[in-house]
Amino acid sequence: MSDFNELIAKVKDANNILEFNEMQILALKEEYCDSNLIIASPTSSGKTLVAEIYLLYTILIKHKRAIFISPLKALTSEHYNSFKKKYESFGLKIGISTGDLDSSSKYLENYQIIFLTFEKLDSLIRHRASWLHTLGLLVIDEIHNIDSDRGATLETTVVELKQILPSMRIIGLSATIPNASQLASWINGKLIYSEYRPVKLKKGILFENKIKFDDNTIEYIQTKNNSIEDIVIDTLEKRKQALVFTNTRKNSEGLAKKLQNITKNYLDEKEKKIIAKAIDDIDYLLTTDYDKDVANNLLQGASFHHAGLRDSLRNKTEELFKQGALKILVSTPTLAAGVNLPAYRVIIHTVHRHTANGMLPIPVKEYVQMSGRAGRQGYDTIGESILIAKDDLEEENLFEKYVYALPEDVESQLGYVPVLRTQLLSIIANEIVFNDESLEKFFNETFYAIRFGDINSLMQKIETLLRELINSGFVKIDKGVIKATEIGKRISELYIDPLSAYNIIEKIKNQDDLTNKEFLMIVVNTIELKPYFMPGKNRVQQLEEQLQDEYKDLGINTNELWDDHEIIEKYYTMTILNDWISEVSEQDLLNNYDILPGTLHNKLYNTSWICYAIGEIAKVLDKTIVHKQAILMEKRIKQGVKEELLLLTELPNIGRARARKLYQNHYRTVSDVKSADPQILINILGLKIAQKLLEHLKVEFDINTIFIKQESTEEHKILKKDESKATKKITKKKIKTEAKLQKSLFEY
DNA sequence: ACGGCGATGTCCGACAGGCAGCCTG
DNA sequence: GTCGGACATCGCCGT
Repeated sequence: MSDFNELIAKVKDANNILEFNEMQILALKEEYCDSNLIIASPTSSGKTLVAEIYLLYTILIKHKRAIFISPLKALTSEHYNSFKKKYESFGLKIGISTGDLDSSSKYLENYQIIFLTFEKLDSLIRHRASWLHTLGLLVIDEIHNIDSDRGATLETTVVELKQILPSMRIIGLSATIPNASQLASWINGKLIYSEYRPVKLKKGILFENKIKFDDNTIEYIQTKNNSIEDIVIDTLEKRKQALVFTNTRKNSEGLAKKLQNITKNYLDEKEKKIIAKAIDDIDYLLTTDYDKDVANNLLQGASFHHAGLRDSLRNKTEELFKQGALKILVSTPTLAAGVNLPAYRVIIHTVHRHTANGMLPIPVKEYVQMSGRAGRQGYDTIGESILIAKDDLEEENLFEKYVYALPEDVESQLGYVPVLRTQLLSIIANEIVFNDESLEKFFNETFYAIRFGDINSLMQKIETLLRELINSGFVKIDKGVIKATEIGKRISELYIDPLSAYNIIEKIKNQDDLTNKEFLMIVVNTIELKPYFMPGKNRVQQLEEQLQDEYKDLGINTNELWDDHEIIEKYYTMTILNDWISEVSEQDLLNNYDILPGTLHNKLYNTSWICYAIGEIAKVLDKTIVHKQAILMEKRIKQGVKEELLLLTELPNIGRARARKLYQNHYRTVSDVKSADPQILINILGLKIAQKLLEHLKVEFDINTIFIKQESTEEHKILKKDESKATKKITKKKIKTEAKLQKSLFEY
């Protein structure tokens, strides 16, 4: 038996399968072991398994390193976990690195296979990770993402890697797109195309009481209310779940609430318990009214999903839907491209979405993407994707425009200037490109070149951008050689847009010291902080007046004040960030600015990253004070605290709220806390947290001597089960500690 | 006849999502 | 394209 066949046998075993499906048979051939491939087939057709086999082949048989990249952090870790679970017994060293998940970057070289996001791979190349040179295979998950606003990043990353490592294999996994063959010719690979689905997908349109499907079958449903409610009742009567796609957050919330009148009658006791337990598990994280509202929605069996939810609730929602306890999930497009969360029925509530050009019909590929979520493998033999029509004209129209329509060709987005600018600096800093000839050579290798035939208009853009980079001081031409300057190299590593970097430098180069608001205005004045928080229209005038009074103190000059059409949004966003580090409560922030927890925390995440970048730029410019300020600001943004609490928030489980409590009780440093009376710490923080904290600080204490303050009364409870024994011990202590206790109670 | 308050009508505004640094368990 | 909040108007009721 050949190595390849032996491997296949092992993999089948690890996956607990006997035979491959028709797509996998097509894609898995020994002769493909050295070629590049594009595998275009529907979601859940088992592409991942094919990729896994070639990954294992590379590692175990070719003894080379392999990388798997995907567009989302969540997808990356999903693939990582599943791979690890299945093949850890093969004796592999498996690593992952995404923006906030890291197997420890320095040691990535110790891994044989590494799971990354697109951008993380790009970033590693920018940092010239030396282990990249032993790379044998790159698997690109969802390669059709080349046609997205992040597509230019992927496109240049691939070309760059191809130039550094001409012998590296590439396998791209794609949706079934019409021009998959162009992707294949781009990577010099073979195209494996298959429409195979393990669960059959029926695409249909609901009008009145009929669902007409693309396979010419018709399904009748009971009509009582409006279409969406009828179809939901029908789904629940069949003991199935539905995933409903809407076009706005508000709509998803409104619809979920409406559908709860139905779902709550279909929840059995067991399901109610599962949901209640799940919520209880994360109860301590549900700090705002909005969180509590989300939790209440979950309890009704129908809920909503969008990026305004905090991570913990998003994850719980997904989990409950997977478990089947949550019957109906109404989602914005998050779930169309995100983790795989299948349901028997996918209901697409509307095909219109608001864009910069007004309300427009969504592209067919998005319809395909959403439809692909229909049908749960292992539970259903078919899945249904359903559009809703108001009249027969619309019905006809939807059939033509969506059900029977081919998705659009995948297009190159390399011409998208902000990303092109960033990537151009990167390839110059990496010395991949150093003169006109190498520039042309590089861009002739792109997917853009295949799509457009020539790169003339692209090269014109590049010329302009190159001049821009030179004027900004990030690139210089030295004896005919294009080179990145020191600062240019650092900007490339920091992974920020050169334009943002330029704005930052302009602001700090003549400044030795910044106020908090000045600093935050610089943060906000970057592309990475977009989209800004938008003030309501009724608020704009007041903000304009405020800004008039304050702009000089914010480091804004009069030109910016008058010419920057986004100045109000920037100012507004800065104000929110400033409130956050001034310890305005999360609830107040959400209320005052009409924002949602998830939105706030995403913005804070970006903010802290940019703070770091500003600090690093300041370092290169020898702006020592600004550098220090940046470090402080980054910490304050992460914690949401005033500077005085930063010593305390170093402690585990001590965030903004607990740190403030400790501070009010005159504990201001770690050593203050360490030398504190355990009893008082418990009074301030509660038993669990205090216990963990004391353990962390390695403070010994006798639990028998501890009183626990009861919620509503002034009574004290003995922790120890064995009361009689404990009571005796405590009576004496009680008198001693009473005084302290009174004092500390008084103080918080 | 007047004023207060809730019900109904009208107008206008707002509208998806998500990656990247570094560090340290 | 459509939902919903803000505001205006209308109508009922009590005084």
